[in-house]
Amino acid sequence: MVGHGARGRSGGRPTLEEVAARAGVGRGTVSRVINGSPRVSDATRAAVEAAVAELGYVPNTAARALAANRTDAIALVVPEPETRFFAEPYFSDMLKGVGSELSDTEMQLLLIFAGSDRERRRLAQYLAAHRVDGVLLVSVHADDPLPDMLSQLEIPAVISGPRSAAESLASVDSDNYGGARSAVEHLLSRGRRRIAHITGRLDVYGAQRRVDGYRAALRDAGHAEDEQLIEAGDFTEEGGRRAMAELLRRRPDLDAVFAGSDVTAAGARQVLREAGRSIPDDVALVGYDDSAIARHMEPPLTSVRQPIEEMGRAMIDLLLAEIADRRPAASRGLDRHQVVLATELVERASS
Amino acid sequence: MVGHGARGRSGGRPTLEEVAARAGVGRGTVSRVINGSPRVSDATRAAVEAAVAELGYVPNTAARALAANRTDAIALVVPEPETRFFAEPYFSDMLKGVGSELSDTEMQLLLIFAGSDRERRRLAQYLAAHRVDGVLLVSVHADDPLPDMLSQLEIPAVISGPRSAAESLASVDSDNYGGARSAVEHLLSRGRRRIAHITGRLDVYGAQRRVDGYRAALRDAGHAEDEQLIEAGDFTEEGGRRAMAELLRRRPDLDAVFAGSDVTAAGARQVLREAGRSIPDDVALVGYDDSAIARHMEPPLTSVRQPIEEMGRAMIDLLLAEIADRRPAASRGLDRHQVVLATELVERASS
DNA sequence: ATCACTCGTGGGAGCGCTCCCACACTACCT
DNA sequence: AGGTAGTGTGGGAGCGCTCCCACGAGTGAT
Repeated sequence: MVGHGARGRSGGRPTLEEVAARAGVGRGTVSRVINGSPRVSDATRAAVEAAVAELGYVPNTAARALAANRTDAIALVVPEPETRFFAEPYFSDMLKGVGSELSDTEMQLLLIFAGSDRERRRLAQYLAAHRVDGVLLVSVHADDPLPDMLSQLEIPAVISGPRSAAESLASVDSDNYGGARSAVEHLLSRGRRRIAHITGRLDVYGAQRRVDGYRAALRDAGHAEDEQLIEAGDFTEEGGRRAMAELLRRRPDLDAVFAGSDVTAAGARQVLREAGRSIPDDVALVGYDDSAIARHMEPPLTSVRQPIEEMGRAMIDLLLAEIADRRPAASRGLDRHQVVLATELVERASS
Repeated sequence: MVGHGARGRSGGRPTLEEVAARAGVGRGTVSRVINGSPRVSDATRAAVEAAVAELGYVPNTAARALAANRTDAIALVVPEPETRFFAEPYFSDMLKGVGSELSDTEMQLLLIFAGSDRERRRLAQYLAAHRVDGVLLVSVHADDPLPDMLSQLEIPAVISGPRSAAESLASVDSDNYGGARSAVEHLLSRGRRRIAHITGRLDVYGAQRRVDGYRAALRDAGHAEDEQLIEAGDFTEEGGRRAMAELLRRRPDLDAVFAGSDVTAAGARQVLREAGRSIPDDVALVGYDDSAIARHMEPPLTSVRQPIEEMGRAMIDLLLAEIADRRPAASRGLDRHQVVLATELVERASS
């Protein structure tokens, strides 16, 4: 032990080697016990565990990462500024699911915001340095370069909300098509006949699927297609107001509106009120997301709930599987997994 | 290069050694350039930088952590369940300050929730493994064992809101004493004479300091101490209601209330209303925190603003200094830093 | 009794870096 | 001229772990 003055052996953290000496076994054996290998006799295992407890041994993560070429950490990347993250319950629910699914694992979760350009550059560095074993991507826009960067770096990744039907990354999504269908079928069952739809941003795949579901439900019920009842929105309140006004102008006789999001529905509600239409008597209103705003609206808004927490859990499952698969020379197939979870219609007074 | 089959030299990420070969220099020299040491000639530095760029070299964090015995990461530990974290703007503001101050650093920020017992045990493991160079502690209760654990592990830490006047950890706080003073002085200047105080939880040091400030302001204005005007609350709305009712019973002639928090003020307001007192005509009301609730109250609530974002920045400054100090055998003194930031009274219609 | 396994175990080599010592080489003094 | 500081540089040793090869001891078939 020459040089490296202050870093001496004395009071520092115990190493594998020291545990091995204490237990009277070899380094390899201790490593096997620590990592839960079955190839250790019960007696030896007990001796090692005792030594670990006595010495208060805790593995050195850096050394392990270096030797094993893995980090035991995954990142949840949010390509939004912090503010939006905190504002939307979506993220906190997602985080809850992710956290709970991860809690029986040794994996560490990192939360990374990449809203600004600067943050994105940092993130790129971070990923290039392979500081995480895998990445969870939420709320990604269609033209985001992030997913491709991840593919290129061969970092396992799971995306919530595929960018298209041909999403190349593993993905978890809720059943936008089915959710929209159920909303429209609900309105039909309530006797509504002229059901309008304010869409979400149509460059978001999920929003397109909702339009598809809306159309299918009407078609299957024997209604003729009526393009006049569809107006593009963008998930915002302002967009909802604009679209609602336009719909009322075109089809003043409409008796129901299925909005692409709760926020959109809030905008629509405002315009309906100003136009003197009562909800739900004159016009029934259904939203999407079942966010807090739906519960607090006046009247409370019927909405399609997505199982966000469960989606978070599913994302972790997929990601851990991908990481495990990749460890031994991966089977580079395009058989990536796409998980779709069912939605649930939450009926309230607005319909 | 025997064994370690698949891990061969071929297409993997470039190493320091390879950069050195490319640049025609030694390993040590590349390391010096990477770490910004001044002891490198300009010509050599340029050559190394070129090689780094050509090869797309990114340092291996694990190797660096192992060799240098540091992680370049710090943790923001929130001893609360996620839900509260997301509910209170306090945390998101804090996070913003922390993030901005950290962004010119190589340091990585980890967000760790330790609300449940299980999470706390994980955290203990995590800290014992020294997976971070330092810890930021927010919203710690007086009897929390976490701070002491950190001291024992000799992990640099900064706490927001000291646990007592004798806080042993470095800490950042807002000027609770001064904030309370300014609130009371404001009420005095508005001609109020019988100013009551609903305290916060008195096992929180900051709440005690607010009481001290309240007392001092009255004393300095020549008012006699009147214990009947002080009632203990607990930062909650319900506590505010209870305390307000009690105060009204004891001193129906009071003409102002300084509440320990905005939420407490909201509770007090309710009781005042029910008692037929108008705000601010009969009773002026001042809160603390300047949270969203203050802006949205009817009437808008005058409140003491704490510079939370700035506090986050200050915490990082302190922590980075502690980490830097500790690298070379630390000067184990009790000269820890305590930073106190000024508050600001935000005047609104309630006073 | 011999061979062929299997099982549990010890320990060498190596992961990619930082730290530091040693070694030129160049100035600048006496 | 010889000494004395610097300055820039190369590379050995070591961080604590995992991976894997080798080896002894036990077990059962031949």
